[in-house]
Amino acid sequence: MKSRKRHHHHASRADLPALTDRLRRKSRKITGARQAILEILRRHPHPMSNKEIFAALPKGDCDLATVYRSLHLLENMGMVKRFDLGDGVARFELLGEGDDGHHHHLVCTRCAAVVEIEECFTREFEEQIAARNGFKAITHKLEFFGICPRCQ
Amino acid sequence: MKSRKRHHHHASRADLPALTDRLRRKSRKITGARQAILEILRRHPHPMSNKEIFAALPKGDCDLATVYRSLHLLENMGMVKRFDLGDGVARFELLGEGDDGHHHHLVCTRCAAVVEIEECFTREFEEQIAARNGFKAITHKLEFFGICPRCQ
DNA sequence: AGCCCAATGCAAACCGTTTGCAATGAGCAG
DNA sequence: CTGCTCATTGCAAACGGTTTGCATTGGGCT
Repeated sequence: MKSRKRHHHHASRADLPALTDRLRRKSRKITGARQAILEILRRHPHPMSNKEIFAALPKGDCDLATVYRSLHLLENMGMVKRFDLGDGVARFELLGEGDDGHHHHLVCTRCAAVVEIEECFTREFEEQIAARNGFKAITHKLEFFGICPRCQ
Repeated sequence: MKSRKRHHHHASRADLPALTDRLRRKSRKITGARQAILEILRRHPHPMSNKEIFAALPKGDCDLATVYRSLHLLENMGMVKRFDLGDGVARFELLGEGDDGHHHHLVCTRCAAVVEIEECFTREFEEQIAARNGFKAITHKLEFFGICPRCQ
């Protein structure tokens, strides 16, 4: 069901033209703002908030509202995945084509450093839980928190 | 380390005097608002938002801001546990004394029905992950989502 | 009974996010 | 290449959950 990509799941490797092409194929306009946002996500191995993306943008390249709208678009297109790291802030990672992006994070509660966790232990338990409670289409969100080596 | 209470971990059984006594022991004032809030949580087996608690309050019993402040207090005292069920809304459950309240939920993405999941599969993986990344004091948040029998 | 400070009500502030509206510009036809 | 059109954008206002400043109230002590 899931074609697990080799370890580095983030689509950092895909170049910008390949990314904009995915926009084109769904007949979305290739605007400066979208290219800039994709380029930033491409270079960032970690989940980024709207504000962070906005701040990383070539100064004044677009409005914060546009960042929000662009990420909604990219999320709906399956080009980015939204993560919730426990504070009330949405964060996003770029996804490779066909990658469902399912993985987890280990977040330092002091400095907010993030480590990606590749394995997902929970798959098999989903089925148990689904069966036992009669639920369908089960997914889960799992994030780890702790204190990183540098902050100890 | 964790004295796992028998299955029904929520402190629904403790009566109100027992709860207010925990306030007294930490020399917090036993006010009408706090009693009312505790009574509501006591009767509710599921995580409740501030608004829900406020709405369940004997009409006009206290201000919404007081509900927020009370839940902060109760959380800091370890009397309630905060859950994040994926929408941006904090929800709370009453905790028994000495109970760390660690468990998870299965949430219907259509009707928001919540089932409590007793088991925690993830404990052992925490140590692996901690060791492998040099993190200390690891915890995790895990919630399941799906479509409940009635909504299918 | 009276005092004092914790707790409360109220309204305003906050923060992340969304939205209405008019102006802009990407991609298409001609 | 030029012009047209609708998706996209900027801007500012609205929104929902949560927090906070400040004057008032009222628990729990003496």
